[in-house]
Amino acid sequence: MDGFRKIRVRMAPSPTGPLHFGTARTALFNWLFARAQGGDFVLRIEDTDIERSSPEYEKDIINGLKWFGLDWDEGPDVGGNYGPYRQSERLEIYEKYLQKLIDENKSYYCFCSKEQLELDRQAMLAQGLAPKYSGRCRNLSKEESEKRIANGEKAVIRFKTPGIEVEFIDLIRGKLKFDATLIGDIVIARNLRSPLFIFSGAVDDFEMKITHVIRGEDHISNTPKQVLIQRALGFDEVKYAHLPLILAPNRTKLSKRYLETSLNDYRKQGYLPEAMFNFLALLGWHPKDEQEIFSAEELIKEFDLKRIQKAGAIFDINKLEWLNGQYIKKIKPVDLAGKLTEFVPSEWLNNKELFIRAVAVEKERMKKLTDFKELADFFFELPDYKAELLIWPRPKEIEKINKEKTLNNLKLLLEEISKIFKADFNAANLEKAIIPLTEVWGRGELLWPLRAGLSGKEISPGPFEIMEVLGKEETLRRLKIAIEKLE
RNA sequence: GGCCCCAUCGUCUAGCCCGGUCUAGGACAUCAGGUUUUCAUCCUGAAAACACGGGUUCAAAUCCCGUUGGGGCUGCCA
Repeated sequence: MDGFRKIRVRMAPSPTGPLHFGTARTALFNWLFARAQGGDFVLRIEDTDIERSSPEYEKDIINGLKWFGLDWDEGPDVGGNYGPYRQSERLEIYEKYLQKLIDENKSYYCFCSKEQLELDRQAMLAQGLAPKYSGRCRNLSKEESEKRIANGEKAVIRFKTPGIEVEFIDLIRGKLKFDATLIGDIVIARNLRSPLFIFSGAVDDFEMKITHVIRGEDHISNTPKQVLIQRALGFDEVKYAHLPLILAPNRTKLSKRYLETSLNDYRKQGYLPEAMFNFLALLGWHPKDEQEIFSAEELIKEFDLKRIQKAGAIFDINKLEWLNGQYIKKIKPVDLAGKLTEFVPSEWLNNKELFIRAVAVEKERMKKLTDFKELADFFFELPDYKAELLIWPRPKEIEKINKEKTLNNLKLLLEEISKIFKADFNAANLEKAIIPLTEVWGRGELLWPLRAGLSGKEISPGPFEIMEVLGKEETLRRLKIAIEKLE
C-alpha cells in the first residue's frame, strides 16, 4: 500500500475517436493495479478539445470498455465523490487554478500570432536549436496584458517554466531527469475557460486525489511539464508508471494505416472480450511462471507493476487468434451459440436444437466467431456439389476407387444407417455400426463418400458427428441425393 | 536536428535488480512426424535469440562505458 493514502488510479480517454485498443490496454493495467491493490479506479473523460470531442465517441468508449470487461468506481456514468468526471464540466475548477497562476506571476498571457511563432520556430531550427517559445510576452506587465485582453486581443496562457532540472520517479523505469530549460514556456490554456490537457490533467489528478498515473510511454516527455505545474500549484506529486507502447509489425507506433486499432472492430471480427483481455494483458507484462491463459481474477492476483516490460511490444494477431480459439473451445455449446447469433444468417436460428448441435461440433475448428458461418453453412443447407466430390481423392496405389464402387459403398451405408433407430442416432452408435464395415470395405472408401455426401464439402467435421447433428431423416435424405448424383 | 526511452529466438517473453545452477526456458507462428476419410483439434519433435565493441571480475545474457539500431516526443491534440 501507499502509506495511508488510498490508491486511486484513472483512465483518461479523449472522446475524439472510437475506443483504441491502446487505450483499452492502458485502462486494463490501471484496472489491474487498482483491483490488485484494493484501490479505486476512476474514468475521466478528457474532452477539453471541444472541436474534436463528441458524445458519440464517449459512448463508444464507455460501451467498449464495458464490453472489454472493465468496470470503474467513479465516472461520468456512475458518479462519485470527485465529479464531475467530464473535463468540459469542470471548467470553473481550471479557471480558478489558471487565475491563481497568473496572479502569482507563474503564468502569463501571450499575444504572439501563430505566424510569428512559426517564424520563431523555423529560426531556431535553422540554428540547430530545440524549438521552444522565445519568451517574447513573458515580461509583459499585468496592466498591459489586461488592457489588451479587454480590447479583445487574442491571447493564450503560458506557463513560466522554471529553468531547472526536473526529476521524477517512474515506477517502471526508475529516476528520469529532464532539463526544463529546453522545454520553454508551454501553452497551458487557450483562455481561462479552455485549458489544454497538460494542465487540466495535472489539476484533475490532484483534485480527484489520484495517487498513480499509469499511462503510455508517449507521455514521458509530458510528465516533467506536469510535475512543474503541480509544483507551481503546490500539489502533491503523483507517482508515474509509463507503459511500453503497442507497436505495429513495422515497429512504429500503432496507427490505422497498419492495423485495425478500434476495439470494436475486433468485436465485429469475432474476438471474445476475454481473449482480448488476456492478450492485451500479456503485451508488455508477464507473470512469474509460464502460464499463458488467465482469467481476470487470476490476472489480478498475479499482477505486479514491477513485471511490466520497458520495451515496446508488437501486436501479434497470430497469438490473439490462438488465444481466441482457446477461449472458444472452453465455452459450452449453448453459451457459444448465444454469442454466435449476431454472426449468422437469421434463418439458422429457426431450429435452435440443430444450431446448438452444429456449434458443438464446429467449436474446436473456430478461431473467431465469424468463422462459424463458413464452417457450418452445410448443416443448414446442403450445398450443391459435383458427383466427383464423392469419390475418394486417394493416392493412386488404390486404383479400384471409382464411381461404381463409390456408388455401391454409399448404398451399403444407406442400408446400414437406415437400420439404426432414431432414438439411438448418435455419433457413438453410428460409429459402432459403421466401423466394422470399414474393416471389410476400407475406411477411406466408405468414410470419404459418406462425409462428402453429408456435407457437400471437401472439408468438414467427421461423418459420425455430422450425422448426429443432422439427425436420421436429413442424413438419409442427403445420402439418397449422393446416390442419385452417381447414378 | 534536439530531448528522452529502449535493446534475449520472426513475435510475445523467462532469466537481468541479488554475476556462476543458461550446453539461455516457455508460448505463438514455422517445419517434420503421429492420431485421422478430409479439415481442425490433440500429441511428439526440429529449427530459431543474449545487437556490437570495450571494460570490471576467477566468472557477464546478467554490472559499467561507448557504438549501432529501434522507438517516442518536439501542437493554441491527447
